[in-house]
Amino acid sequence: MGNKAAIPDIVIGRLPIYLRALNRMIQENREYTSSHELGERLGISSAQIRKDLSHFGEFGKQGTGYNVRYLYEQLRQILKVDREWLMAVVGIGDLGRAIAHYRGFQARGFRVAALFDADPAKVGERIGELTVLPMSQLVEEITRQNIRIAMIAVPASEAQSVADKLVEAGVQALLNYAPITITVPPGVRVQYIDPAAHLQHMTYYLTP
Amino acid sequence: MGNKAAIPDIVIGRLPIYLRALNRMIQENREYTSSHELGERLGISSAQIRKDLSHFGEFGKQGTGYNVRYLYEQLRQILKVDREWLMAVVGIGDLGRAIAHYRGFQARGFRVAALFDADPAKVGERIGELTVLPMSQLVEEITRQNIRIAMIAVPASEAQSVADKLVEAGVQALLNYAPITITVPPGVRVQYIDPAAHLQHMTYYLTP
DNA sequence: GGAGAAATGTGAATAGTATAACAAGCCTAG
DNA sequence: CTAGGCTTGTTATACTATTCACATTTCTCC
Repeated sequence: MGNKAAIPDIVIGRLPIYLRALNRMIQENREYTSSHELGERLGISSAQIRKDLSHFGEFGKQGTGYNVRYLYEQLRQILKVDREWLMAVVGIGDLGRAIAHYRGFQARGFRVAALFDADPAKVGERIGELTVLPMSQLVEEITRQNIRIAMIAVPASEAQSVADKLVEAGVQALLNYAPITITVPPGVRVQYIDPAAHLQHMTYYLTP
Repeated sequence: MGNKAAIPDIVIGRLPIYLRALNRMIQENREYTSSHELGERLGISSAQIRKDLSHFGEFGKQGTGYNVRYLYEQLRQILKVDREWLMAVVGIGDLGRAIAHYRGFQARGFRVAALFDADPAKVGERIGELTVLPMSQLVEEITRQNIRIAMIAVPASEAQSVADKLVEAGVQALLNYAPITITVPPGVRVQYIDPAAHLQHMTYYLTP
């Protein structure tokens, strides 16, 4: 219980899904829920939900289930999103712009705090509260704001060198939208978003 | 070998990653590669790559490795992306627009062929070659073009009803960008893209 | 106040995945 | 032609994850 090193990464990966569902239940003014109901909504077995949660403590009550608000707050603490993380976005194309405009980060613990692009034509452009900065200011600005998370939205050919620069600046978590696997030093985490890969995963199952 | 029902879904999920890497190697004019080299690039053990591929046949040669172009074509066939799939996008906000503009789908087997939005102010807008259509035309247009894949880029509150409508129209694969788990009938596949969930997965490991 | 229904947390059992290790095949170099 | 070095496909092993099943607790209702 609470021994962090022992908790499987796959379990951590499900917590945000639980958080999402709990957030929804709060909006619906549901006060209590059960592992069964949660599982039903998420397509996950109730046993798995109970076991996942049991890694972190005892959050429920027999016969009653889980207090939605309480479990929500506990999971926010566990995932460390009971605070606001600043993020940088590198690459201000259509995708980078969509990310910069996205209103959904705030409620989930994140805020876009810096924008970078290599194209001089984009540097200086204002997006919301922010101004697009040149790559030459990346290390300085990320250090200044103590930004530890970055999103990479540049072409695949640029992704590795951008990642290197971000790591040099002290970024410890990368969300990579470029369709390429990047290499980072130990201690830096990477997650990938590749829509085409998801689509290809599904076409396998489609009948021709 | 080739007994489709027996191949684990997790293996299918890795094939697009292999495809991505092979595509890159083709661009680099590499003629041969090995499971070791591929694994190195992808952070996957060579044994796993060999085992994954062995589900589908024997694509390599001992002592030599894999012919990059050949393996690439084989995987494209297996994933059924050796053709072009038409896709619909529902929800033409910043994200939907970015998806509609994205140039990367074409090379990986997909083309955006229809755009829909519930907002009358957006209906009629032209994006590239396409015109945004009203939701009332969704079923008709998807049927007409025989579209079988859709991307959902609407707010979470609308995602389930949009999914229902898409399924009614005959769509069999959904890529859901809304941060909510949706329910679909058996035979319909769903994949999720939730950047905030990925970020929350990583913040767990960041030191406060 | 007690019976019955509902739900948790968890150890045991099952199922699924990944790694290790090696025989067999292929290529190169001399 | 042969020795030596690589690399595959695969079997055996180890590891990880999920589900089952139940003792225990809580709540509701009469």
